[in-house]
Amino acid sequence: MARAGVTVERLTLAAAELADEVGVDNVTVAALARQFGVKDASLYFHLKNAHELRVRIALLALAELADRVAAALAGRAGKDALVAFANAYRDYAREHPGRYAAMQIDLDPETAAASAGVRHAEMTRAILRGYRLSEPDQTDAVRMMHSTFHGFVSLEKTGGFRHTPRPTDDSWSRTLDALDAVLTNWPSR
Amino acid sequence: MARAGVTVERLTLAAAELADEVGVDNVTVAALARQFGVKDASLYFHLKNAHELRVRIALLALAELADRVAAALAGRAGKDALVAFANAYRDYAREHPGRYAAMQIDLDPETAAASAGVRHAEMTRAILRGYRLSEPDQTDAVRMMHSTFHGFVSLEKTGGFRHTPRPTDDSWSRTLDALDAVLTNWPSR
DNA sequence: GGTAGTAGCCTAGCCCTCTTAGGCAAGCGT
DNA sequence: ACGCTTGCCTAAGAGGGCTAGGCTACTACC
Repeated sequence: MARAGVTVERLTLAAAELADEVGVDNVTVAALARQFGVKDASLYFHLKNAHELRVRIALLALAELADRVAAALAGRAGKDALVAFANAYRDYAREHPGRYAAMQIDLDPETAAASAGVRHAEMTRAILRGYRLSEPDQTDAVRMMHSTFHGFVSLEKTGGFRHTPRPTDDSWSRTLDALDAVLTNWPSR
Repeated sequence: MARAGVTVERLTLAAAELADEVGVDNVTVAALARQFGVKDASLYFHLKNAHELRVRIALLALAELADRVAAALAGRAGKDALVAFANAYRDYAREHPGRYAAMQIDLDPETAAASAGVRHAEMTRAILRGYRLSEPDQTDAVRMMHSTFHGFVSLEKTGGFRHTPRPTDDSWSRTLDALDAVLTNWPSR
């Protein structure tokens, strides 16, 4: 019998695609095996367990997003960079809902440290260079930025904004204006 | 045989408690049945399916949180109210991680409309009265506030802030300062 | 070019969860 | 006391997660 040629990389990619289609929670080892024309038990040769699959999706997504953000950030500074970062983030989340959701599972510390998450942190800090903030304000600002982005995207996806008719795109752009304003004029203690 | 006295209310409460202990995803019909000393199939007399269980946890959490926020908001205005709201929100999320996670599943529109979510929206708008914002700025500000709260709490829980040693409490308090500042000085177009 | 050895896949089988269908009995109203 | 409804049961099937153990296709090496 010819071999299916399953590798961890191919599995991860297929899983990510499946996640975007049917949601992370429905990414099952069995479904993946079917896609590869293989029995589910066979995948345990490549995978420790179902959880590892989700972790791998998360790591893939983190890396992909970091690449996008890096590309968007190239040659920009100040508010320009802020907006580019934010839009890259939001666009990725909307194009890849499953991968984005996978990013939200908490990785154990060593996995997280080895992930592209650190690149995100660096890039976020890079943006703040245009706003001349010193520690610990910088850390606080990074956390606020990330919170705003993630919160907005997350609420938008789960329908938290559906109560009001105003287009979310408009609110998004105004939120970025506000974020820029507060970073420019970061309150002192 | 004596009856177990299962009701939807008792089921929901037990499910919510279970969610806080082991996570929403592990709230299973079978586990719940065990807790009540009942066979799992019996619960389908009270529940349509497993999804309804999660929805009920979400609705319970929304109502509980709305109560807390209302109590925290009583007699306060301006930044005082903002901070009280924010802390009530964050405290609830940390005390009840499972319920909070359940709140994030998207309800179908009519269920959402009948939920305590509308009370949240009203209360959030009430806070903004102290900041004299008119539409559509008010909607944008509400969305930004909610995004910041949810984003921060969510990232804090999944360990997104563990990279940096700075205490999250400090960043939280400074984020609220920043939010107050930007609401006070909402940028014009 | 035969032959080890390993990598890749399979079958069998277990446990758990979700859900439906149909049955029996407890406790209510009359 | 007698039904009728309500609350629980057993039985059973469809999936999913995962382990143990076996066979086979390929690789490397003599």
